[in-house]
Amino acid sequence: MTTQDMKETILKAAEKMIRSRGYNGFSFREIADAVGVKSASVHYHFPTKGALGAAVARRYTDDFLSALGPVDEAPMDAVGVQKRLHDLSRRSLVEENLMCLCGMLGAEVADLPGELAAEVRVFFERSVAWTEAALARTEWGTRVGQTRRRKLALSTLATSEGALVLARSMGDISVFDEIDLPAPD
Amino acid sequence: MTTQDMKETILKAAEKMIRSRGYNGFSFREIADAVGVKSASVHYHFPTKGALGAAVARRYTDDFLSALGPVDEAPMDAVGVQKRLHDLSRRSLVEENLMCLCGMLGAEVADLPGELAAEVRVFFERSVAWTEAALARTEWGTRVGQTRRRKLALSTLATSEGALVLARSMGDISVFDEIDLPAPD
DNA sequence: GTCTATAATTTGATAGAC
DNA sequence: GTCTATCAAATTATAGAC
Repeated sequence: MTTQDMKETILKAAEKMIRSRGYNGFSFREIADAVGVKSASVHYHFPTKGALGAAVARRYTDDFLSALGPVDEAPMDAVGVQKRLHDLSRRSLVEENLMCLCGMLGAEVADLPGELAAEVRVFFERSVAWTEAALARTEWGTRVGQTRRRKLALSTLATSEGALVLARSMGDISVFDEIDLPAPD
Repeated sequence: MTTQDMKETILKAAEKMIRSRGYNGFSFREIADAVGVKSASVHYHFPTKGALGAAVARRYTDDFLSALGPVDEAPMDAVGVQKRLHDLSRRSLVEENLMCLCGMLGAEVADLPGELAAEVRVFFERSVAWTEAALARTEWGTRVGQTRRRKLALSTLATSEGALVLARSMGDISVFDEIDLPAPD
C-alpha cells in the first residue's frame, strides 16, 4: 500500500468514527486497530489529532460538494434543490446510520481545536453557497431576493442536520422521513 | 450546603459542560473544580458518569417541559406554538451560547451509556408529545389530522436543533434568526 | 459528606531501532 | 514507513481516614 493509500485509509476510518461517536469519542489507537497498524504509524501520517480531524473535514467537505454536483447541473426547481441536499443526509443515515460529519462536529464546536473548527465553518459556508447558487437558477429563485434564497438555504440545511439528530436519538430512522423541508413559499 | 443543594450544584455544572462540550468533553475533575470539591465527592453523589449524565438529562427534560408550560396555556395559533418551542433554543443560544442538551447528546447518542441514551429519547418523545398536543388545540390543528400535527412537531424541533448547530458552527448567532420554521401550511 | 491516596486504564504524542 | 517502547497526563472509579 502506498503512502497516499494509507493516508486515505486512515481518513476513511477516522471519518466513520467521528460521524458515529464524535471528535472526543475516538482515539489514535482505535484508528490504528481499524486499519491494522500501530498508533505511532498514524502519527507519522497525521502529527496531531487536530490535524487529522481537519484533514477529515476538508476531505468530507470536498466529497460532499462533489456529490451535490456542479451548480449548473442542479435541479431547476427549488424543491428539487432542497431534495438533492436532503437526500445526501438521508442516504448516510439509512445506509450506515451515520451523522453528517459537520453536524456532529458542529455540536462539539466549542471544544474543537481551532484548525478543525475552522474547517467545520467552511463546510457550512460552502454548502450554503452551493444551495443559494442552485436556488438562484430556479423560477422561485428569480422571483425572490438573495436574502430569501439564503434563508431557504440555511433553513433547509438546519432541517437536515436536525432530522439526523432526531432520527438517531429516537432510535427510528423513519422519523427522518416524517420531517418536512421548509416550503419555498 | 445540604446534600440536595450539592447535588443540584453538580447537576447545574455538568449540564453547562455537556451543553458546550458534549458528554465525552467533560470529566469528574472539571465538575469538581467548578463546584469547589474533589472528584471523589462527585462520585459520592453520582456513582458513575452515566448516572450523572442520566440525572442531568432527566432534570433538563423536566425543566424544558416546565418552561413550555401546561399545554392548555400554550398559544392557540400554530405559529405561536412553534415559536414558544423555538424561543427556548434561541434564549440559551443568545444568553449563554449553549446547545440544547439533547441536541448535543443526540449527535453523540451512538457513544452514550444506555441509561443516558434512553433519557435523550425521552426528551424528544415528550417534546414532540407536548407540541402535538398544543397544535391540536389550534385552528390549524383541527383542520388537519394527527399525522400532519406530528410532522409539524418533528419538523419544528429538527429545525431548532439544526439552527443551533449552524449558528454556533458559523460563529454567528444571528444565523439562528435567519432560519425559518416550517410553515403550518 | 468530603477528603487523601491510589488503582487501573486510556489518552496524545515522541524517540529511536529497523 | 512501521515498529517497539515509553512518557506524562488524564480518565473513571474505589478504599478508607476523618
